[in-house]
Amino acid sequence: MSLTAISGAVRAYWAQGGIPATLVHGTPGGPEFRFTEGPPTANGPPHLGHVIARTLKDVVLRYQRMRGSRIVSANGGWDCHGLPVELEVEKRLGIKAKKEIEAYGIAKFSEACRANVFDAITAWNQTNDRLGYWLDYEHAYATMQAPYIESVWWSLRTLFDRGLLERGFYVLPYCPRCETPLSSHEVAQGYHETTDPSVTVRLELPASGEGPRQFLLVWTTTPWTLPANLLVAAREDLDYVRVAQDDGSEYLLAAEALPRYYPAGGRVVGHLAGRDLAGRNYRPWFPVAGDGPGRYRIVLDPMVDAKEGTGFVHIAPSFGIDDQRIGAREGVGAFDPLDSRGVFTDRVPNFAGRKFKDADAAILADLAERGDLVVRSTVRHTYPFCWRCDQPLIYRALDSWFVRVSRFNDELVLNNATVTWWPAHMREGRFGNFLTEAKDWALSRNRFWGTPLPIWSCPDGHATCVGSFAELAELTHVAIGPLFDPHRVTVDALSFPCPQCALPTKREPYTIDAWYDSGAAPFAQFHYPFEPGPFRTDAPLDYIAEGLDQTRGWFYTLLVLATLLFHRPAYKVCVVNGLALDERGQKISKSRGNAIDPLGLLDKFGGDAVRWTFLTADFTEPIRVSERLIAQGPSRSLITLANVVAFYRDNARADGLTPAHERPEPTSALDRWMLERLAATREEVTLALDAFDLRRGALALDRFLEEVSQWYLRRSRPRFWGEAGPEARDAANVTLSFTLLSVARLLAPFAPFLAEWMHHEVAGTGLAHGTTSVHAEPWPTAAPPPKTPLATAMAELRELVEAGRELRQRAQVKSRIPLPTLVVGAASERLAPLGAEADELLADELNVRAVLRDPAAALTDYPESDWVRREEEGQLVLALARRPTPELQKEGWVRETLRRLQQTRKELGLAYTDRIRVTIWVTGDLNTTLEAARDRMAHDLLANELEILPLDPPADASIRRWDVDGTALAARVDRLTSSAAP
RNA sequence: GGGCCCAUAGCUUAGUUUGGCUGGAGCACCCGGCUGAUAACCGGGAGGUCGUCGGUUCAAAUCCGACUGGGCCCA
Repeated sequence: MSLTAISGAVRAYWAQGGIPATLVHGTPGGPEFRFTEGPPTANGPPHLGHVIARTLKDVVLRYQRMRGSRIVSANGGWDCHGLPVELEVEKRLGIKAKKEIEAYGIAKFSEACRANVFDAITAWNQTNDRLGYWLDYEHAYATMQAPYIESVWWSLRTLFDRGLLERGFYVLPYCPRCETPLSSHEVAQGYHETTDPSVTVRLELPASGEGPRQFLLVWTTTPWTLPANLLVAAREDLDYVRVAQDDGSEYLLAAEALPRYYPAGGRVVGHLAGRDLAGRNYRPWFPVAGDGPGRYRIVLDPMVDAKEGTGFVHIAPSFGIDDQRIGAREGVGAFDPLDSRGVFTDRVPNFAGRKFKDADAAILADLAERGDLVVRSTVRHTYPFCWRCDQPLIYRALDSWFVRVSRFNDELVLNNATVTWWPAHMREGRFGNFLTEAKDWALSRNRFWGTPLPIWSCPDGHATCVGSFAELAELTHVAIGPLFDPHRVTVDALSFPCPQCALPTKREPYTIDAWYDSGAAPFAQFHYPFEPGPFRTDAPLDYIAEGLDQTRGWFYTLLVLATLLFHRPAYKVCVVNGLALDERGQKISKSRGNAIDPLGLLDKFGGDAVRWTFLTADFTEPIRVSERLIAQGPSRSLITLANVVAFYRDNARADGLTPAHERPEPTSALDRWMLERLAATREEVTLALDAFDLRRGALALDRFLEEVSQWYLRRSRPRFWGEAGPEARDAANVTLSFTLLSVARLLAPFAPFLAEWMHHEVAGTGLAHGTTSVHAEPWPTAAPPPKTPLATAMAELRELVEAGRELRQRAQVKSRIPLPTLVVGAASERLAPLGAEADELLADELNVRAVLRDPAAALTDYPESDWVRREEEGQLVLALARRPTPELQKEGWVRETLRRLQQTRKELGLAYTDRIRVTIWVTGDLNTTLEAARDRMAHDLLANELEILPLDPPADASIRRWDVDGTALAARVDRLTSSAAP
């Protein structure tokens, strides 16, 4: 049975019985377990990172369902708005600029966006299905639905009423092609290496009196911002020097920068501090901004340093966060010479019509001509580009609407302190750092497809924030029915008299950052507060899980909205997975061509194998993924388990034995040991899952499966064949069946397909319609058995077996040749809890006729001439008789011969029911020995005819030849009957 | 430039919090075993400068520092 086949059969069983639908929400009336699906944008297929996060979510949800919880909510969710969707649609329509969208028509464009959102939904459904990620997808929320948007409006209105939603003029990353500001999250995706100019230009300080001409040196990598210059910043306590030039003038720069500009030292003619320069005016390069109060002068700011540049910083308040801050502080206003597409307007006559970056060369040429260009070079650095259209971004002061997050830094940090992060360092590390410096949230987007900002303003600047559809209807006197679509196409046309001054209002022409939509999911998916529902303002989510990339995304927006709206944390536990990398540890990206299709992996290996691979890996770190790693990876233990179940089915179920659903009370040490280990594993997995330590749970099961297969089942096989009598067979049956039924439940959250299959296979029902799913079973909670020392004793015994095999190897006696005696020395007492069974296990495993306990054994009692020994600290641990007796040697020969012939059967491709004719050519002692064992050999080999000839074999290619302890052995095997299926 | 994280066998990794006996395991490899799990199963072997250097200590994979390499985030 392959895992792939199992998961296929189980999916069919689930689908046929409608099982996910009946179980997905958990137990009605059970304790609430609060969860929210982080909504993906379904305009592309899911990638591997999604699959990892979905695995982590599903394990916890399945566990909670088995614990009797009610999942609030287990609904799927989709993120429908925002630039990713718009750009996808632009591409599809062959549109390249905002103006073209307007020409195309916002209505038609919006429809196209709406249609595009679920284009990839088939791929998502398939992936969820193959992965076994159960959610209620029928009732998935979608951020573009009218009730959802109304909830978002309610929250915006709440913030607005508290003065937390305000208009502002702030510097934002702006894409000139998309003609909109971007969120910091979007910017983070677009940094890459680029070459930019790196120039130093001079600025003349008008002469005061008779002194030489003086120039400040200023460094920049954005020459196109120089026409927007209004100030130069220096630092109060920084040491500046005056350097004499050959033409008699002086250049001013920071002392620290001197070696970079004057490797030979320069002629320093004086020192001065930044504070000495404060307030001095300079002559701007391009006086295009016009005069304004306080412009073109030197100001002081602590952010200035001379690690790069000259210690004088060119300030263009329209183009930079510090620039804007300093400009506002100094009251010089701002000057933005670009239009919305980033093109210089005719306010800058020399460069009008050029796109911002394209003007660099012309500006530098102009400066060079006047002698103001001191150093011209280039620099390679990382610079932000638009993550969708790959145009360089501008940090640009813009009018926009802000959520005043920065007032809540302390509360954000406080709320975050209550979160259990996985990995734990997220709290103080990446996420915590980010929170302490959380900035105001630029919410507005100059785009089309998003939640419209529900703010209408009048010419006098009075802003009215609308918090519900009913309120909008009341204000506008327009009837709003159930089919109302609250998108731009509809609401842009609505207007009403300003409640304060009665002037006509117009909606602020913005949509909001789509990250706000998803951050609102915990309440907006329930249409809170407009409809009764399970959302509670005082209850954070119990659990969420997403990828590390959500640090600045969903993890952040959830926390911000929960803090600002409800003054509480957003979630109690947050599990974060690392990036998926390719086999060589390279980042996966389309441009590298190393993308891995998750659906392909799931179809090839089955959902369990993929899940198990992620769950047993350290998923908090970047995870390498490839077909090879999954094929060879830890999921092998699941395959082994499937084989154990198949063995049980074929050897116990098929023979009419019935499984034990209650914990049996077997007497044999091996059985009791198995049940003890099962109970311990159940405890460990339960504790791990209660602590959201998914990996520890998976690894505990992994270890346990090894013991079931490699020790318990191996040791129990003869009992299943009835070789130890019916009672022993029954004991093995109840122990193994109870263990496997328990394992099915313990494994259900981790590997839902295999668990389902084995649950039915062991119970004997098969995946028949109408049977109970393992996922409807309660989590095993029986009290642990009394602490007994069986586990340690058995571990000790297994070590002795390994030691014994090593002794055999040293004695050069193969396992199949019986040896007369094994002496157990110092270890005897540690085996005591296992009773006499210990000796049986040792004798059988090591193929010895007798086990002798001799705890007080001295080394001299077992001389090395006759014994191969293992000793520890001068004490005898094990002694194994070196040589077989002649009788045992002969028995070994028979087994040796049998093995060769069985190997031959296998090599000939015979079924194990095929009858054969065997001819053996052998002479001497071996002949006599085999002759004596003829009947047994014929029986074991299923040989109808067995001929042993005391001759040399004829020359015949079909005859096989071996050497058995120095004697030549040859044989031919012929099939007598075909292996007809019974 | 700043922050967070990671580094143990060819690969996946346990052990690191609380320093202590020869650093465990699985896959792959080599040798061997196996007719009722065979696209399996069992045993053994080989394979490790615990990234590098330095420090603390009687003792460091483990604690501290620096560096190198990798990942992510910020500027």
